[in-house]
Amino acid sequence: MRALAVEDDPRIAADVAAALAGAGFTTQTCGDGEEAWFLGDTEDFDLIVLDLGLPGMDGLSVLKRWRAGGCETPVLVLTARGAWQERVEGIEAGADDYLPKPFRMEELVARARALVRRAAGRGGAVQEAGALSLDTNRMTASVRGVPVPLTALEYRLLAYLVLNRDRVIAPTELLEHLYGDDDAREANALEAVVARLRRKLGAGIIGTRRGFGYFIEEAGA
Amino acid sequence: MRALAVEDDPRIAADVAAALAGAGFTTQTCGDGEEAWFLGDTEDFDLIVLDLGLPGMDGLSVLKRWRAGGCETPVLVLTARGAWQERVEGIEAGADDYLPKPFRMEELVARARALVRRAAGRGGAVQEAGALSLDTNRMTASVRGVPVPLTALEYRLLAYLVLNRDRVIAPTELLEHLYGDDDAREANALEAVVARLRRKLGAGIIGTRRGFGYFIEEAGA
DNA sequence: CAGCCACTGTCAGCTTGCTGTCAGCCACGC
DNA sequence: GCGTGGCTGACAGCAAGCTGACAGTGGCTG
Repeated sequence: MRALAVEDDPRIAADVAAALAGAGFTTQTCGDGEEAWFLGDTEDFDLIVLDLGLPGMDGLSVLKRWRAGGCETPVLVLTARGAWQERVEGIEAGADDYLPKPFRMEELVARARALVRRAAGRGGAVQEAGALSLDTNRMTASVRGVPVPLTALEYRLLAYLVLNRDRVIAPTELLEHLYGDDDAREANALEAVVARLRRKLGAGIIGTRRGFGYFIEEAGA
Repeated sequence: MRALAVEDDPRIAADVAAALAGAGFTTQTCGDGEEAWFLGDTEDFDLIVLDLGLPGMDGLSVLKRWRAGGCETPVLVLTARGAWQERVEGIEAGADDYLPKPFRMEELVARARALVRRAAGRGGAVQEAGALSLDTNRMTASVRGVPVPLTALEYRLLAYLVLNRDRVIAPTELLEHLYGDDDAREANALEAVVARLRRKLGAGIIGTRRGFGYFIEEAGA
């Protein structure tokens, strides 16, 4: 597994490289936008971790050029704390996930793993998980063939759970994914969304592990 | 710590073995590709130092076969000076680090240590320890293949023991890990958690050394 | 611009089951 | 045999999570 870490702060770059190495990646670091573009375009990485604030060339531009050039490597974008707009722009430019700084290394590794796994196995637009199927193009869900209308927020939550269906997602991670950590919602907001989702989807789809978080139930259909 | 040095020049092989011995490794040497493949596949080393220029079977082929066979031992590749291509090929074949010849022995030892340290910390998603296996994604444990439901606290305790399976953990350290040292629980709280864990996991998983602390039993199943 | 409607955060009260405490027991080590 | 450190079963307190109601907000329509 080869990873590229694009990050201008050498200390953070080293930390990221070390963490990824621990997860089995051979990591190359790069602190300059132009060089990053070149590397991502010519070499074959399994994952790219991209900081948006860069000298040489802006991270967003680099990302857009990669995508324009047909590069499909999963990209995990690091955004500054509270830069909500950066996150949206990042997704629109083709990022696969984002992580607000500061972050814990375990978090980075977990997301990196998820991205690689996702890229490897399931490229398909429609994701199946037990009785649930999710059409990521139409942004719709259906249970046992019956379509279920979802709101934007509900869909984003469900999609995140499905894409990371092989692990338990902590409420904090979900909150951070749905809203920025800058924008502090009460934890209860999440519970409310989950409750509404459960009511729509029926039982046996979203499970809870007390003290850990939420997950998609696959086994007991 | 066991190391395997694959090197056809007997003088260099002896030097490498001596240097590694100084770093605490028990080193076995081997000058032939076929034999190296067999050894790496059947024995359990903590580190392999591999010279690419070999009689019998090419070093790269040996490495690829190891990786294809599921061997995850960290491999440090020795490449000829300036052979840039060899380095790339080596990494792609699954090498964890490379060292261009000629090198200073201190350099070799430093890299060897780093590799081993990295490998030790590398968290595959599932950790095995004797009859116990721990899925760090799903936050679940299973004993001899039978899944065991754990609460958050039980899981955290067990995970800490498994990650530090090579030593005995003092109760104070565990208390500090589970709760903050600011938050003072009675020592008995820990014993209660251990008791509950033992009941769920069965005997022979968590051991006690009176006066020292707890540890994961690996040998006696 | 006003009115409507769907969406979503907040709140209060409730349920559930985790977890610390306690008292008594066991067993190891001297 | 005795003392101490560790183990265990019972139990109550408490916090995590669930739910139904409600209100604020923003977008859409007439």
